Amino acid sequence: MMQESGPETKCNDSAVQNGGSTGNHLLECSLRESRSNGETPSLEASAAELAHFQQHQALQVARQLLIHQQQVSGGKTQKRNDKQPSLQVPVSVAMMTPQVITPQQMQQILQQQVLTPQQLQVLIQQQQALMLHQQLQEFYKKQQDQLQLQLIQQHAGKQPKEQQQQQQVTTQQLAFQQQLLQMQQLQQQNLMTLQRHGLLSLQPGQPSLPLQSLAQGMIPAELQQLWKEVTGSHTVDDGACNNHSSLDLSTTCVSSSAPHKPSLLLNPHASTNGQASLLTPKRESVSHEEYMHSHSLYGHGVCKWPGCEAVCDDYSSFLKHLNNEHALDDRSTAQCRVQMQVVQQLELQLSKDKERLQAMMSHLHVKSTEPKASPQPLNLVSSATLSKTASESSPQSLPHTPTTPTTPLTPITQGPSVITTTSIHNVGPIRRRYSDKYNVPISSDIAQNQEFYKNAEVRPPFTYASLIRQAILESPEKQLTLNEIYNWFTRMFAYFRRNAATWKNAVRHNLSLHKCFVRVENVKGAVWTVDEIEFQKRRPQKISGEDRYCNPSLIKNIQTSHAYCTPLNAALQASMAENSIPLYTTASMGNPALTSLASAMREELNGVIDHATSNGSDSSPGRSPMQAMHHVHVKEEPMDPDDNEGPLSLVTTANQSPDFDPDRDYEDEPVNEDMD
DNA sequence: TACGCGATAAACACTA
DNA sequence: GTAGTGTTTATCGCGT
Repeated sequence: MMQESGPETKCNDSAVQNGGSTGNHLLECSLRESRSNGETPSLEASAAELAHFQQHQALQVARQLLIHQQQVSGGKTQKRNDKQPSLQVPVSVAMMTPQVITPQQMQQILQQQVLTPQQLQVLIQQQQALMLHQQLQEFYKKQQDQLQLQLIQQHAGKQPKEQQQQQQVTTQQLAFQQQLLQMQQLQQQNLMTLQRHGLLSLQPGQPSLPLQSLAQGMIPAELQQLWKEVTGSHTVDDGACNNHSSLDLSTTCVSSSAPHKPSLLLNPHASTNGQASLLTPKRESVSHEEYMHSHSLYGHGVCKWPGCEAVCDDYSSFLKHLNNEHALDDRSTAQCRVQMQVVQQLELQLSKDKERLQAMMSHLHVKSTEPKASPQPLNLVSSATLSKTASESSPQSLPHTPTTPTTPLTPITQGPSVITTTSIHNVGPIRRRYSDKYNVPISSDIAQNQEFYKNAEVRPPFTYASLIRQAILESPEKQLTLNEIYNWFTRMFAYFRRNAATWKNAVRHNLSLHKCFVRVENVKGAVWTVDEIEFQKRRPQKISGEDRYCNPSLIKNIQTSHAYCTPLNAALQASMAENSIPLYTTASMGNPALTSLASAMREELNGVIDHATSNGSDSSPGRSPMQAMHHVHVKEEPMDPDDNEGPLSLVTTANQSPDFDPDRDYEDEPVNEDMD
């Protein structure tokens, strides 16, 4: 990749001639400009000035990084197609500034966007440290020269002013030592800063780092390895000099044969983006096993590269596999980008769900304090109330996005116009129950929440039998053909616009199984009617089984039903499984950050539950708050014919179909399991 | 633990 | 032969 010469690349030195990067060049120029301006570190240079200079350099580096990032994102990607060996750094440049990460590499890293800001910060800090070391080296050299000169003068003059000169020398030496001490303090501060960020660790027995160690804090070989790790291209070589396929930072081979082994180690636990370690495992101080255990791409003998899952018996074979299969090429780069997209999606989803949860909690807090006679609060998170309440109670507005469909308005367990905390389970996947006592039968619910069911891929909380019956009863002649029943399902429920084979089979199965459905032959063909007597005769259930829908089977239900059968979904599911997140909505699944909020919400509800149970309900002490709530509300609610129905489970997804066309036949449409 | 229920899957037969 | 329809069986998870 050719570096476009920025306005700051005024110095016409070899760095430019050799394609040296702008940032690197900038550093060089800055140093040289400083020197030419008399700011060269000298005996007179104070530690504060050096620190200031260091900060200035760091700022310039950061600024340069930003400029590069903007340029990269500004559509200059065609430059990447240049024939120049993009990752090759000229030898001269590498030799000139062997310890400083080249801007080309930095730009590559930025373009790949695979480094977290923390890592970038560390890189910048390392740049600072290295620059400081350069300054110190010059400073030290000058000191030596001057001392030597003074010694020569002493020996040459040697006479009457001997004592005076000796005194001067002593004074200067003292000043020099003080300067050195200050320099070392500065360096230690710098190192401590790095340590604070958890990205540097010192070997035991080395409380302080010699300058030489700092100088090698980021040797080219390490940078090369860093690059390889960042790009997924590893080298297993011990010589480390034979592989220049990806990034050649230096012609010097310092990895294993360097006389001064760096005593700096990158903390393997400092990884924030899955990169287990920024440094190569071949460092003798990092054991092979330790690195293997911390490698994010290797676990349980399987390569965890997205879409790979190749079995690697041991770590060396894994490395070999990694080098062979996931070297730096277009495919790996593309996969890396895909992974970045996945992460971005997850982050986006997380932020959305955080907002949603905030709004929900704010809303519930408001609603739960409202008088029970409130005529409105039928909905828990209906769009109108939600947006209003959210805007009032939360600084974050909650736009009505497709991922936040309207929620059923129907009251669940209590009276139709009273919302209580027992109905909070509406938020989750708990089955809602319908009571004729409150004149809210299935038909009423469907009518009230028609838009919700049409747009949100929420599995209706009714059994297939109830839905079929409802479809038939809604028809003018109280009879429907099978196909008309299908159409009613897809028309009324977004949920039934996918997995047609499954639910259609279930519909047919129910029609045949239940005696309440009577097949009637007519001139058109067969139509299905409902035998209400038979329907009412169906055995009522004492408990309609909410709890069963608050269990892992529901997770399976959700996982198989909603639309995120994608890497994102997989990531969500994996995250959910790993974190054992209680299920509230699929959209919020797997967000560890939400667990605390959810937990808080549960705790808040728990108090209400306790109060409710103390009023006669016998909730089991071992139950979770949610279960207890269900239990309470079952106790409070009489049975009704509709209640006999087992739920289909309530599933909310972040995916819905707002563009649903009622006239369109969704039957047997291929289920789009992939999400762009 | 047995049972019933609902959901799901699958096999099979029949018909247009 | 294919697709749609209808029936039946089996299995699973859950609650009682």
